[in-house]
Amino acid sequence: MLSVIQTPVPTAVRQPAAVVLDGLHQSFGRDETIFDEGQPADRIYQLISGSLRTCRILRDGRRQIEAFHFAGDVFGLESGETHRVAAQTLGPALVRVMPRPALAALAHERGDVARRLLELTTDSLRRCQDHVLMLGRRTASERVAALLLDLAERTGAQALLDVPMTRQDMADYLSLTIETVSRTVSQFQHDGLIALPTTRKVLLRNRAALEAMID
Amino acid sequence: MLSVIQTPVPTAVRQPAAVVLDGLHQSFGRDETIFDEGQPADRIYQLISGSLRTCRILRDGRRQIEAFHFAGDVFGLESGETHRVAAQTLGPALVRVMPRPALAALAHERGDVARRLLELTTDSLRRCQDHVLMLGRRTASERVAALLLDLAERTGAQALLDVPMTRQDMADYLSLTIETVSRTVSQFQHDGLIALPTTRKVLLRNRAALEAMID
DNA sequence: CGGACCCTTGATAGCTTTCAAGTCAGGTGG
DNA sequence: CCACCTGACTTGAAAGCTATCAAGGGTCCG
Repeated sequence: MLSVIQTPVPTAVRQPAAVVLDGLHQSFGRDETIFDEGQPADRIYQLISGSLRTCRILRDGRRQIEAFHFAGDVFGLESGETHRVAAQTLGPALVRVMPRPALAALAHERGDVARRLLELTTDSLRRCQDHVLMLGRRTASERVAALLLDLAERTGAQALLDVPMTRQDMADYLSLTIETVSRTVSQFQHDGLIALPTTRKVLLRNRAALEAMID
Repeated sequence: MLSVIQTPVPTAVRQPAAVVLDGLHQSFGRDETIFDEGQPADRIYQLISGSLRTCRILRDGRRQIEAFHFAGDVFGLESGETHRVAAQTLGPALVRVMPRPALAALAHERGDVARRLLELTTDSLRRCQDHVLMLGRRTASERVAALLLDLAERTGAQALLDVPMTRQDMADYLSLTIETVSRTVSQFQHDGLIALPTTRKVLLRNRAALEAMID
């Protein structure tokens, strides 16, 4: 069980798996809920393969995606009793599950586990701070560029990028509308920054130009 | 030194102090920098009195304030070697300083210290997530209302609220312009939600209505 | 081949920003 | 004690970026 917080999974391991490998693993289909906002946070998870989103929804239906997660990522860490975000798969996914009390006990007796937990939380915080800066001070184009580059980096992609989420997911992460995301991607294509073999595949044709947009 | 991460300071203790109380304390005037973005993160801090902002600045000058801190708050925690944000006082402030290696050593040998560190980091993460939701999915009015209510809660104020930051600070935290903040506050006053004895004092006249705006 | 879902594109509207003056308050010096 | 000065704040008018409303196009799959 310790492996949940110890071994990062190589990003190459991202084939959807339809079966539960053992008692500690759980498989999900496309667009399935792993846990909901407000639900007791009694487990922590590590994504073995696939990808997912964590999000919050306002009373009136406005949705904000907090983060996307990929193979190897740990998610579901909470300080309180309940989850503050919901977690849903983007496609078929395999997840490793660990009871929270077991982890707490482990952290209590092993310093390295406690440190790793802190490290994971700090990483989340850093990502969240970048998200704030992006939503607060960047234009639509800059946001889309940042997301594409982040995707490339985190999935270890070269020029050809696999986009596991819908335009709506991108919009709800970037705090834009689906139309604005679509228009922006089209504009990038028109400007020769990217090519779109399919809607869910992005070929980075001028990475330097994209990077220049976000710094 | 342990007290840096153990004892929350009562929010009532917020009188500006002009002198250094002992070797572990440091006093600052108005609008002074405690540390800058990119600077080595070799210390952690606790605000004894006063208030401050942490912020990041984009190349072109756009500024995003990540957080405001008040008496009792710990700040300056980083996972990496350098600070990702700058910290500047809003007014005169007294700060308790602790070398980071000392804290790391303490956390290494004492489980309760390690847990407290994790708790502090998780609190920051929670605040950051709320910030994301606010910037991403809330209107100007909702943002200003949220800030006023947050200020009231964190400084333990009743109806009369002390606003320690300028309109520009508010704007850079909420990702609005100074003009929009000013207009929104004026509108609140016009609508009878608040009164403004001075620009830096806000009297909450209809707290329920403000709360209804943010849920 | 039909249907459903996702995506794209166009036209218009709206909220916030930008640009531009003023106004106000606190501090300083005569 | 008051005039002045400077920084902070407010207010108005117009522009701009993104959202909204509306249609149409593509693609996967039964």
